[in-house]
Amino acid sequence: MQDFFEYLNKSVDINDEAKSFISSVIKIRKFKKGDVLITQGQSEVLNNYFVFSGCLRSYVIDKDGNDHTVQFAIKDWWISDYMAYYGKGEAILSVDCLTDCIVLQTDISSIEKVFERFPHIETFHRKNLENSFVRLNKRIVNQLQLNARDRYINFIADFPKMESVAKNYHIASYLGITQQSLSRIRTQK
Amino acid sequence: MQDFFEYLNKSVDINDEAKSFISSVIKIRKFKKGDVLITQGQSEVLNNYFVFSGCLRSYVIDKDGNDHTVQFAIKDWWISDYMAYYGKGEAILSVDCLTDCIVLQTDISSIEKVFERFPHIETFHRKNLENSFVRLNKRIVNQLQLNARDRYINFIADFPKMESVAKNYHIASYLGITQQSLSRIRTQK
DNA sequence: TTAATTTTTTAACATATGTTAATTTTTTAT
DNA sequence: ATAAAAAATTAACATATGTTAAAAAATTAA
Repeated sequence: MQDFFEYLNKSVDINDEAKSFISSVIKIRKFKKGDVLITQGQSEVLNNYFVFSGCLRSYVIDKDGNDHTVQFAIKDWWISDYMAYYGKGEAILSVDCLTDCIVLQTDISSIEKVFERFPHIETFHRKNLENSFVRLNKRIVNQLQLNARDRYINFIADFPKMESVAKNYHIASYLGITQQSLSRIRTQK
Repeated sequence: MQDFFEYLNKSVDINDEAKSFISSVIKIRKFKKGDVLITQGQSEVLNNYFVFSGCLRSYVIDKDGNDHTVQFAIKDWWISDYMAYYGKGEAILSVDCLTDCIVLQTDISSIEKVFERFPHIETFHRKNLENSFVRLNKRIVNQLQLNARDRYINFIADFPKMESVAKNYHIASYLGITQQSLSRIRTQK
């Protein structure tokens, strides 16, 4: 929990009142490798997760049964199915643990209350969202203009820690290629 | 200008004070078809544009000289190079007009002041950003799990107005395929 | 340490999409 | 209305990536 306030304090002032209110609405949860936090098709997604330790990923399973990784998350990253979380529909993605994990769980209605009571925390969140938006724009630009090899090289540069924790088939599914294609790329590199 | 306050008023209360402050920091601009608002490589991007009429697009030109459309914008949409605008770097994208356009131009420092003085407008913006974030997530999921034909079918369903205003080669470049591939898809459909 | 399981690599072949270039159609300008 | 320019289509061929299946390598469990 203290870790979380340190993370917040890097960018925003959190007084004792805020700290105690936030503490009352968040929850620390431990999961085992393979545990599922969100399941594609569930009726709603109310939680957003902040990672203390371990690695998670969100993914969609298509009509042929192939899965496609939308996001990885490690320490200090947030993860959820944001299409369902912000968009209020049923879960399009699943989220599960690639390793044992400790996460902080928030729920959307409490977070909205935090924003009402502490506008500077809403500002902090808004700026995080802007950064996330930038990252997604960059991913789309990469996907549009780069071939698989260059996307892989970029991925390794952007997320150097992921190579050791995610399997190659997870990385391939994030890059939009098969594990065999990634293997081909890796051996030639 | 009145159009803009009507757009805002749909979701947020704008009193006279806010109205006059906002009026003082925004600017209405008219452009001709082909005019360029942002040029890839320019040192910074300070403006975000709200479309009153016409159609614009943002795109990146890759090392082979092929362009890739990142976004289209028509009436009531915003457009900019958000990687440079929020991320503070040089422009990665260009933005130009596909038709004659009337747009409202905002600049980032003034908008930040609007948010400071009128927190409920920041909330409005934050929710818009969440919606934009959802849209980009959906686009990434589409790109990962659908082939070109299905992406095209989706595009037509999502943006029915675009088919009449954008050229096929623009749509193809948004979908991540060549104009010839799109032509193949269209004739078979 | 060995066996079982999981992950990665390899290879032959298949397919979707890209490339080049010509042709046809549509739009715009004279 | 005609010519010129721009956009869309078509076709032959090329290539990146997918598919299937097997083998090799790495990891985990007994």
